Amino acid sequence: MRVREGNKEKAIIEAAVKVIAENGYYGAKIHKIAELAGVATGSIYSYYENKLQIIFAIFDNVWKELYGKLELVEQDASISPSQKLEALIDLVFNLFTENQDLALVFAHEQNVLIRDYPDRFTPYFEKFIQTGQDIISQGIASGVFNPSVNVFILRKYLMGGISGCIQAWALDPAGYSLAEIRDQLKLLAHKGVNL
Amino acid sequence: MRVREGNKEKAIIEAAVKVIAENGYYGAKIHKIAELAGVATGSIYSYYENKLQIIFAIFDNVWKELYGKLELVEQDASISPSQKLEALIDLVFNLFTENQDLALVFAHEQNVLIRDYPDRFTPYFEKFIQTGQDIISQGIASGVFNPSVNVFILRKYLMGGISGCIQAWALDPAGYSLAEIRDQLKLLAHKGVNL
DNA sequence: CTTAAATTTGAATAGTGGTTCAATATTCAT
DNA sequence: ATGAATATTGAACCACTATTCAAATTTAAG
Repeated sequence: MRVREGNKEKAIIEAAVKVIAENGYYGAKIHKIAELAGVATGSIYSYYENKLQIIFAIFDNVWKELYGKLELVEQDASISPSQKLEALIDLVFNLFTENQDLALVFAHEQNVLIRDYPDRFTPYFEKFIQTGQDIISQGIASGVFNPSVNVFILRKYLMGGISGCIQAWALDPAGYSLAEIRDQLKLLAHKGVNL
Repeated sequence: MRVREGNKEKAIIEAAVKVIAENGYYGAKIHKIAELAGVATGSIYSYYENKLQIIFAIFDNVWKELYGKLELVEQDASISPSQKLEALIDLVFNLFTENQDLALVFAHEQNVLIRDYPDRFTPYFEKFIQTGQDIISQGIASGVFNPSVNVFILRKYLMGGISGCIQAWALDPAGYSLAEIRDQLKLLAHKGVNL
């Protein structure tokens, strides 16, 4: 019997990230993804049920990886809450620095996907966010963070802010250094704009 | 000769906001917008060139209004930079509190539209953002805000954070009070999470 | 009342692109 | 070498929907 040549599943995902980053989900045509992945149009459907499952798979990969890493940080008692918060920011930044197209897909498509398919979106995202919330709660309990901060609102604010910065960077990577954005984010998250 | 009955232009915009909020731009079908606006499908096209112009008109209205109001605040020398920053947050919140559907359209569609049609998006948004940036610069100049804050990054961060919170609220308005979100945002923008 | 100009209608059109599937190709076990 | 099982192909299909336009309607002026 015939055996699958190479890792087409991965090739399709990678091509999809590129094409979706460039054209958005609706602008990303299956035949274009297939072309870039080096497979026939029909082959896509022997690896993924339909177009939607492709982008679900993309986000599943992303948040599975990020959640796994954050989990390790969160459980490490030798790291302070402040450092854990910074580590969270670092994790997201490191991933998206490595893959600019992925950053664009994240910034542009995730919210819409969650709106349209709240129950089918990867559960790892919610887990990641929940772990972030736990980190903030620890910081409040240990007297480092301001107890009047609402952790639920903070998590939306922080994720929104990160997303806004990553998007701006991905659209114009030469505009300003990613290292600076990262430092600024840490500053703003910790101390806000005040002196 | 025949005369136009009622304000169909406005009815179409309002219907479009509702339908797009519920289904997203691509999920919003013209015939559905027409139905809700109480006009025939074809009538849409005697008021707007095509579907895209409808959503452009929505954002043009939004940012024209917000920019006009922020401009007044910015030019008022009797208001401190801190108060101006809070006024900016208030302006955005007031508008979206009044119109939850608009909040959803803003949170879900704006970024994608800017990506796809950067040159055709309403110029009032950029003006609004620029004015916000000016307010921060004033705060730094007058020694209230931290001079190591990069205003360009801050504006992306703040808008992203606002967007993230508004979206969360619009998706589940009963979840938590808008007044609390607003206060939290001011706290986080000013002082961050630290005590 | 009649006519002309403009608006409104909604069925028909046309283009698009996700998905299917019959044909072909490849691999492995015997 | 042969055949069975599986993978791959890509042209054709078909559902969907933005847009068009000829006909119907409405209003105002003469």
